[in-house]
Amino acid sequence: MGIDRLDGKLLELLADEPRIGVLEASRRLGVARGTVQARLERLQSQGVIRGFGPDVDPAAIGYPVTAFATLEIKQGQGPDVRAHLGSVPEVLELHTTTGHGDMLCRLVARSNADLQRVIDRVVGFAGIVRASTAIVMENPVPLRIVPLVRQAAGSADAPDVPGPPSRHGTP
Amino acid sequence: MGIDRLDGKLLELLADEPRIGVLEASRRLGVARGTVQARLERLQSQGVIRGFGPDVDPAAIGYPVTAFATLEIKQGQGPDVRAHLGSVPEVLELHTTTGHGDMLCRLVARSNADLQRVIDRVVGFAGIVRASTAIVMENPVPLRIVPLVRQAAGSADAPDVPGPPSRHGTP
DNA sequence: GGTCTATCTGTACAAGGTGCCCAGAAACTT
DNA sequence: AAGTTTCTGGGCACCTTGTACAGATAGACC
Repeated sequence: MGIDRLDGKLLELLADEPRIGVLEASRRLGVARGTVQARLERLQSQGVIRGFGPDVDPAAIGYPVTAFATLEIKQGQGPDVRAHLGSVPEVLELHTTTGHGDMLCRLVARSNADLQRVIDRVVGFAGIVRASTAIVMENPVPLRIVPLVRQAAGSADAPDVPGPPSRHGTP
Repeated sequence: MGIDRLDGKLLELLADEPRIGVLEASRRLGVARGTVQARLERLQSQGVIRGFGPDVDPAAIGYPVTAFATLEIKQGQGPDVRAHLGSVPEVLELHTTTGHGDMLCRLVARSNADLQRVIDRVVGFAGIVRASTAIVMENPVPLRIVPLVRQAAGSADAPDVPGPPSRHGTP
């Protein structure tokens, strides 16, 4: 388990230019195409890369308002609340947590006024005792993974890039 | 602005099977290849599709613990705090918000013990007055966009799919 | 030191996809 | 009714992918 430096560079490269193919990636990394192909397959089968889904901006499809809601729920209502929230399209993500609340969810809405409607729909459910909402104003650090990948690849089992560009079948 | 039904279906298709190409997508959607190509370009230039970055699972690279931290910061320290948090790889995302706290960030760590180290690093900064952390236990609804896309495409300006499979150059 | 195993390299080939172009038809707007 | 936008279907040159193989290399083991 874990990723080495080549894996890290490959992930960085894909994060920077997701549309490049295996061949182009191998050229950039200075390794053989087969190597990149094998690494990619391994990363996907290990679950490191979950997929290459399109990164859709909610703001661009009419939902410019984002908010986080902390929910407190009635004992034993967990499963019901989850199902309820799962059925609301504006709930982009839901976590159960320790701490003051019991759940934390990310919401989007068409406007501040519309956010009221979304919140009403979210909390308008028997199992939910209380909710407190924080509206997002700015997003100084958008969801990112590269710095973490770099840290993960640079430490631990990172036996360095496979082969320091040595040449093989050379006379 | 906005997306129509074909855009919606295209986004759904890409979310389901991100590795399919333009040609295959056009076959699935029953439209011409050029149409899919044009739609994709438009969606990207409009910012609806930000990219196709690899979806990396932090847990799979050694960071199985996720937490959300609400931060309260000293007046006027905003920019400094942002820069500080931006330099911490374990900070995956940062928002400034209304409400009780001033900022909300998503953290990951190698373990619960390691989370303490991360939090110390995050809050060990002059501008931060107080922090409260919620550790994520479960993630019943992982970050998703399809339901929202479906809603956005199904309403408003959705003049229906371009052409009800009519045939053209047919005798 | 010698051997084994896992991995990488370089190469080849067939199959198929991509980017780009075009003229004509269809649908929506004015 | 005319004009504009968009979709269709076709073609072409070029490139990438998937797959396979033998030989080279590095690290682990005996």
